[in-house]
Amino acid sequence: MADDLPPTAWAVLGLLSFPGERTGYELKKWADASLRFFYWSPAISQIYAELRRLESLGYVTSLHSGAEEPRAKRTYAITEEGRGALAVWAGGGQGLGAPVLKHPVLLRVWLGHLAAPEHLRGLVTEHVARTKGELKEVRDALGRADGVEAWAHPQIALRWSERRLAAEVELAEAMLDDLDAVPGQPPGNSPTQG
Amino acid sequence: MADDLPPTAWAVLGLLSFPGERTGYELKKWADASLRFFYWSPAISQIYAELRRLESLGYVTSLHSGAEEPRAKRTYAITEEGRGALAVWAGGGQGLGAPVLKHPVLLRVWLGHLAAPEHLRGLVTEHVARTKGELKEVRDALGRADGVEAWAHPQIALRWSERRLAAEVELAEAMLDDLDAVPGQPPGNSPTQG
DNA sequence: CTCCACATGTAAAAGGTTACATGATTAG
DNA sequence: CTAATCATGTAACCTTTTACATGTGGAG
Repeated sequence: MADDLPPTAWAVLGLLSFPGERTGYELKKWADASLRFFYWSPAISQIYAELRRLESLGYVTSLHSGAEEPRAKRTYAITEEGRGALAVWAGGGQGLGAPVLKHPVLLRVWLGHLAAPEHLRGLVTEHVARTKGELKEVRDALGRADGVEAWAHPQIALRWSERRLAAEVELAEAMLDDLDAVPGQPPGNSPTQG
Repeated sequence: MADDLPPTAWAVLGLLSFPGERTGYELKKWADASLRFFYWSPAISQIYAELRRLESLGYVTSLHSGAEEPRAKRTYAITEEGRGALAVWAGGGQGLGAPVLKHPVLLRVWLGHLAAPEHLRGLVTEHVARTKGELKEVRDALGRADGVEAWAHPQIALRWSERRLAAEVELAEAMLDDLDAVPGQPPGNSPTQG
């Protein structure tokens, strides 16, 4: 049992562990709509590559709708072996690494001594707006998953993501206050609310 | 002006934009102690590689303490050109991508239908403990940066990280409750507090 | 008729990690 | 004396992205 696949492979296999069969293209959309909020969405070309690898391991099977269907596509399904391997992987995982966060906005704030204060505020404000948009996306996804028994756990992950994004907004707003309190800086365009 | 360096290169250059000169080895420790909380710490071998690239671009200079010092080491300093390029990079950044989060624990929770409920609880509990440890590390780093005027912005990034980790603990605890509420599951080993 | 979504894949390049190799200094 | 820390680097390998190439079907 090849147990040392990269997390991405398990994520793709995981996508197929829920009821139904899907194409690589569909998998990418699923990943964009939910996986990405807590574990990033691979490029479509990588999804195809992972699917081929998983198939070569016997963890998935594919069916090519060749002559029958007008539009040719390859539909993937998880095998029993794949489900077993995935369960073994899911059952392990003690001593997991810490979550990795790559936050471009924080990277710039960290280097704030090199930028104009208003510019920094602008980046953070933009980030807040974007995050609120993502919050809406998560809520939509949550709405779609609601009530479906097989999706109890994805739903928990989504609920976590929802709270996480709400926290991200609060974090950014608190940072805005910290930014305003940096000494040696003109009062700037931010009204000292109160 | 080669403006299309990967964020990692800017992060390493950024490390050198604070007062003082340092070796690649020291840079790695700095990254482990602060950068990693909001933007991951590159492998030491990659730091050396980035330093060589930055030097070839004229963004940093190095001094090899050859025959003089007993222990040979190469000390890096940012150049004016490097500082300029970094400032340009820091001054841009509108339309930044969303932060990328890779959360191994969430990935397993998402696949919770394949694992034993107690196992899931164990992973999350372990994650809470680890996060609390990181919280302590951030507070230590914050203590070291405290009062140093040149570090106002790194301090803001650290403060953000502190709040973020505190939020992470709360998020995980809320998820534990969600996990207990999954239907079709034995009451388990978690006492229904109340 | 044109644009967008569907659908799949290849190839090159970049990014990044791990393992390996080496050696001095310091703390216990 | 021994282990850990300091210190640097190479090479192989894997992961992942980007750009490219191709073609169908439906909506406006």
